[in-house]
Amino acid sequence: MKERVNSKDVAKKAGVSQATVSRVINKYPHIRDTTKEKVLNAINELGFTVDQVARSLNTRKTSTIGLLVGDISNSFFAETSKEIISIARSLGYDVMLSNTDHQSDNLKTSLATLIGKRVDGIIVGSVERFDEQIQTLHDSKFPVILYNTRLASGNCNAVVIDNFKGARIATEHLISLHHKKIAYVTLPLNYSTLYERMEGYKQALADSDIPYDPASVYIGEISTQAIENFIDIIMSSPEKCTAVFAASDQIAIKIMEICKSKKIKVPEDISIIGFDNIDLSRSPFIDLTTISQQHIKMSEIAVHNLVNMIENKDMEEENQNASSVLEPQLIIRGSTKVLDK
Amino acid sequence: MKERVNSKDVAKKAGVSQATVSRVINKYPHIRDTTKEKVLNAINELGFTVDQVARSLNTRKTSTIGLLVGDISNSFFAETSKEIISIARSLGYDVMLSNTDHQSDNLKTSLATLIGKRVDGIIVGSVERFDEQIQTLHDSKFPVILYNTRLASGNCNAVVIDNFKGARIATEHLISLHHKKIAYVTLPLNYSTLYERMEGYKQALADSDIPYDPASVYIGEISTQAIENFIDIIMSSPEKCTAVFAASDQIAIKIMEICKSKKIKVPEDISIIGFDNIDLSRSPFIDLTTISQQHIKMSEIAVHNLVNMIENKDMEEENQNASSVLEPQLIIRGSTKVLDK
DNA sequence: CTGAAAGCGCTAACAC
DNA sequence: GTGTTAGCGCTTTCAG
Repeated sequence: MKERVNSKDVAKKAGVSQATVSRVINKYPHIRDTTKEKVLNAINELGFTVDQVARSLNTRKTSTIGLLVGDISNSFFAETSKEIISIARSLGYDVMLSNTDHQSDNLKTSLATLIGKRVDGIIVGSVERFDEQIQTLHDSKFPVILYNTRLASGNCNAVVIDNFKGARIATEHLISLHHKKIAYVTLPLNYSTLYERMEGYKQALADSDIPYDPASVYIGEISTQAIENFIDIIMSSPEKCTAVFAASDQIAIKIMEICKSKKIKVPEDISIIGFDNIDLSRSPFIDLTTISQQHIKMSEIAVHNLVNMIENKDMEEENQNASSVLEPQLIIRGSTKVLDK
Repeated sequence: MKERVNSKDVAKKAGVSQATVSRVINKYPHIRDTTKEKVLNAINELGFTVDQVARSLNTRKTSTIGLLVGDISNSFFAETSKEIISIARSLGYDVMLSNTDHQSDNLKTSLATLIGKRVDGIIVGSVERFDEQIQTLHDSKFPVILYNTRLASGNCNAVVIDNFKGARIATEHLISLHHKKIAYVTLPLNYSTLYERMEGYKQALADSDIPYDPASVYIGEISTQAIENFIDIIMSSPEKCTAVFAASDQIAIKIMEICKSKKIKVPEDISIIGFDNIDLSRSPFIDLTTISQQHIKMSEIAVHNLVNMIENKDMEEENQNASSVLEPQLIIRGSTKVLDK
């Protein structure tokens, strides 16, 4: 069985040295046209393709970046990954994708295998606020960039929106519609994103002199059962909630589903606002008021900055600061309305 | 600046040869415990990790597989990719993901870079029926497996459901509910999947002596405008359609959205059935009757079969037949109902 | 049980 | 312009 053809075979066939073949492949400027042609012909006839593994070994470059997301089946990550892959490709990089299932252990092993495979850089879409592995990686000058979340220390490049502000805007939107009892539903605050949104919610309440009521806040895993219970409570308390702010569109939609099953009308009985502006929230069946993360732009910047870091690795320290903070945007749709008394 | 530490450094530090370090790393059985320990210590102290690129160069194995999908932001691919990545990882493989945007050109270049990077095998989620590139690849004995679609020639391993049967079941379901004018909406039939579904639809009609009416069939790109027009036509013709079979859940949902905007009630005014059973179709806001592709199982089988092909490459030809056909399943939800006359 | 040496397929000085 | 020669960091005979 014939094995793969390599540049040596090409060289022999073309009657030149292996180095010349290499030069042709890499489009070196000064090669006589006739020899270049000989080589190109040999390449075609033999069906030669460069072995990137071998090339990577001495160029110390794989032209591959690692992408770590919490859950690729979550629309937010699916949409951003698509963009990241597409931009990376346009810049000459392939993407190795890992799904961490939001488990710190998986992050660790994924990171290890990506580093082992010598990816040129890594983009991370979900890290817990106090994660040390990413911090260490960044400290070792390895090109990493976070998007969506960031580290509490702030010591790692990240592309995020101003989550604090976004949550404030969301809450203020409800307040401007005369809502006063506003519930908040969030996953645990391990991610900076969620932590900051929580703070923004509190701040907005404080700014309007609305007392913060722990009973109106759910922090935990988002199971149907748990949310049903929570909704029951906030809707039956003496001073019942008239609006809910959900820390993500996914959560908001879950809440809408539960409201539907309980015959609670949105927005008539309760206003709901989400966060992320995933594609689905625009659907007429959902029509969710939300805060846009500008997630497409976010992915775009993340890749560009990462590639920049990779390709200018030797540049000065300060240039390595590739963080950006995008502005959140309120997207008003049909799930929120003025509270009529 | 200190460069990366390699196995030579470890060898020196441990006072052994590089070969021994390699043996330890690869868990060779016969090594004296004391030397093994020395090596392990050196590895830890130096923070050594294997350079997989160098390893791949002489083992001819990258432990990486390529995954090509049409559109990762499409739930079907997002959900299957998640499963594929997870199973691949459990079998020791990383995944390089490419998004083809359903463009044959992108498939071509993606294929080329994946091959160049020496992935051990490739999983393809969307190929056109008559694609030659995949055929060529398969003929060259490179491990490839298709899922979701297959080649018209049938000469490449594929894991699919019986799409013909699925479409027949879907159509028969509507017929069993006394619908007679049943529209069909599909993307162009370049994919085997869509081609076969179309055939199944026709067959079901024929089996019930319902004439096939081209005017009730839309084949083309799914734009809001186009579908709106189509709906207008089928709902206003003298003998108007009372049911629609959509070639995918995504299309079905699009139709539902348009119906909503036109105040056409589902399922009262029109029954709608989809195909795929993506997560969203289960949502109470959608509640779509559909055909399950068993896409999770499909992904699982695809990875297992591919890995099998990779790891038993030298086995007999016949064993390379790793195709499977899964059974479609009708999932009845709220978007279809008996036609009341 | 362990070491020496060759080599995977390519690129990168350094000659000429 | 082009060939020669070393490696990149690892694994793998082949000795001993």
